[in-house]
Amino acid sequence: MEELDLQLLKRLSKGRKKLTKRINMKDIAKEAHVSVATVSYVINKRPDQKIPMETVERIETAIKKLGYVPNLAARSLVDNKSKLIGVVIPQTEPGKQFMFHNPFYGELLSSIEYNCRIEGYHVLISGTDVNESYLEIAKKRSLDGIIIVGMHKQSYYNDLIDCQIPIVLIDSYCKELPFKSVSLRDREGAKLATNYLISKGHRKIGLATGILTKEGVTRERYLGYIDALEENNIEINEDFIYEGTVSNNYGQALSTQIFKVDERPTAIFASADVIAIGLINGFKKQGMILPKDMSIMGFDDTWLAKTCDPQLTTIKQDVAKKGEVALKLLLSNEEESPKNIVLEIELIERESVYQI
Amino acid sequence: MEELDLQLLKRLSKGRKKLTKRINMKDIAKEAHVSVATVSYVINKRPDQKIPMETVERIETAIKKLGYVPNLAARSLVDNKSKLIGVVIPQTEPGKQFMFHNPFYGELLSSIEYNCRIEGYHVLISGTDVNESYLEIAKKRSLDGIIIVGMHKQSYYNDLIDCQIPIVLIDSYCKELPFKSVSLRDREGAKLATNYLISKGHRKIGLATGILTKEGVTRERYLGYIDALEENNIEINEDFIYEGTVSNNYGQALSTQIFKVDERPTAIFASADVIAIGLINGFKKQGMILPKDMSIMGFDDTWLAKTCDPQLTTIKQDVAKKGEVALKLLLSNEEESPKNIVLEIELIERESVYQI
DNA sequence: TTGAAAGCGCTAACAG
DNA sequence: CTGTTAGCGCTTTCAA
Repeated sequence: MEELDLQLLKRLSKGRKKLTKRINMKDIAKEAHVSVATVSYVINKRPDQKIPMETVERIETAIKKLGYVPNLAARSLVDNKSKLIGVVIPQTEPGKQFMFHNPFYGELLSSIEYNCRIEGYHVLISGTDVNESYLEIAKKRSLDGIIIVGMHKQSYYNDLIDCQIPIVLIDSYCKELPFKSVSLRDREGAKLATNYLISKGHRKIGLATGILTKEGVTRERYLGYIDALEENNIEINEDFIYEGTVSNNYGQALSTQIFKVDERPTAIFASADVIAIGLINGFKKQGMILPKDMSIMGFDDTWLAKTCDPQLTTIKQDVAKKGEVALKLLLSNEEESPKNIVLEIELIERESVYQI
Repeated sequence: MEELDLQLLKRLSKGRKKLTKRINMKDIAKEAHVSVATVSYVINKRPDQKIPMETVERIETAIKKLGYVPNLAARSLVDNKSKLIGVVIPQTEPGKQFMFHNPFYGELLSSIEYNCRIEGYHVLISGTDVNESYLEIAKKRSLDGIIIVGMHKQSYYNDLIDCQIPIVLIDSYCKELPFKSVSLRDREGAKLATNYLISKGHRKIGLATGILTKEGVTRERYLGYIDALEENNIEINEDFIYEGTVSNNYGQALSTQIFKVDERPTAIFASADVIAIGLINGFKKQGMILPKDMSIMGFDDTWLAKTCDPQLTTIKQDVAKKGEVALKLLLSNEEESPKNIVLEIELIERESVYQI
């Protein structure tokens, strides 16, 4: 009693806002006439503690009655876990906004969040700040795991390398990095696409791609494109390789640029649907008839692919699965799980490729 | 010393994983030969505590040397703040994935995250689980604020109503709810769009919209559409009001449906760009020539609007600003800030409307 | 100017 | 089966 009064007094003296006191385990314990330990046991459903039904019910009633919700910060302080998964999404530039122009990221994030929720985790999304390493965020928040999407500067990973937090990379091909990863048969996908164009009679095949960073997906797709050409003894024409940003804008801009030159490809494989869409609309704006005047292929099979006319023939990846697998990998035991998982791709035939 | 040994022993006995001990304030204090209180003062740059430069430097050196990062969970336990903002994004259905098919949400989320980061907050995104009220998440995580995007079931808000956490609603018109909100001149925007179509000679104007929930944006836009027709003495034709989902798919499906009937509008105002895009591509697939055979307008001016052919004439909203303002409102003092902020819209004229 | 110590809410070892 | 209690890392009085 003595103690209670003291506490109450303190709260009151702290100002009005503290009046709505947070219900804690102690309150539940008092209400249910048990100790905090017992409450804790019940809440965490510890199988090793044999608590009689009667007590459990009393406690559960008290919890419901008082509207008690455990404080994760306190729990985190004890076991150093947070039930928080950090997700890093590429940005237009460090310190700026996300690259959500590509629907791929939204879908992926959605899948990660969904699967986290099922597993009882929450998702912390944060872009990369200019003056803060992600390690700092990870430590501050005691993140239980990190999923990093896309490629980042080498320095970005450095800090993270010998921190104890499980990390899974999505769409990164940096073999040196000691992280688990989830990726795609990107190279095969690109090869598949290019071969498809070749099978349709095309010989002058362009590649429209994002910046070819050393270990990114774009490079893999580039390599697949090269593979296909080489295997078919088609000479690689550097002029047909267009490197820009992964955006609709770039596709549009590129189309006008290509339209101007005399010697142009008859087909273009874009390493992302967004680029492909830009290309299609751009070419049409120049008055070209698609796919007759220009065949286009994409990669990803986001919902955009069905959005254009002609509908896009593209390489499909299972984005939802990518997120799901990444989380599984993240939460699985070091030992038992493979280091890298590579997902399959599939060619989706629609209308954007013309048979020569 | 005694104490130290004891601690160390404990750590060791707890197994290998604890070997990489977390550096805490105590360690810094020891390293810098000061007390933990002093370290705390320095870290928090408390102006009321006069700490000599020399001490400050010693502490800062120690922090750098040991790579110390404060533990937010511990801090949170003390002051009951988390530096965490919860963001609720609409889902396809409760317990499922986000509605990221509409680029609007991605852009909005991106803006919120960006502004949070600038203000020193992190973003917790979570969908609405079926068996958990958001209040539970909010309490568990001691969220400092919540931004709720879109409309949700009334019951969803109920729990939240008398919790102390600041809440800002984006795109909700529920006046009864005691929350601050950020919205748009949606009704005026829709009216503007419809009037524009009228000014181009259209009289048979359709409306393609998402479900008309009682207090959602879609309803406002519907009302604006009605306003314009009424003011121009154009009879409202219920057959021209198409209610479906806010998606490209719905637009496509709708187009074939409209194509089949004899009596059809000459122009359609879609209450979201995504729908409009679906419509455009759908109609073209039927062989219609746009905009001659059918004029289309959208709403939002997402990047999709420039993606189609003809490019979409639409109502533009400033999504980045919406996120920014929502956060400002959330973090501002109860008293000093207005309850609702309504942002302006603007008509962007492109190519999708035909002058009759 | 600095330090000791209480306490935030929870877990778990240990004692009963 | 249940209770006592020592921390987890930090902030903040209060005292020196």
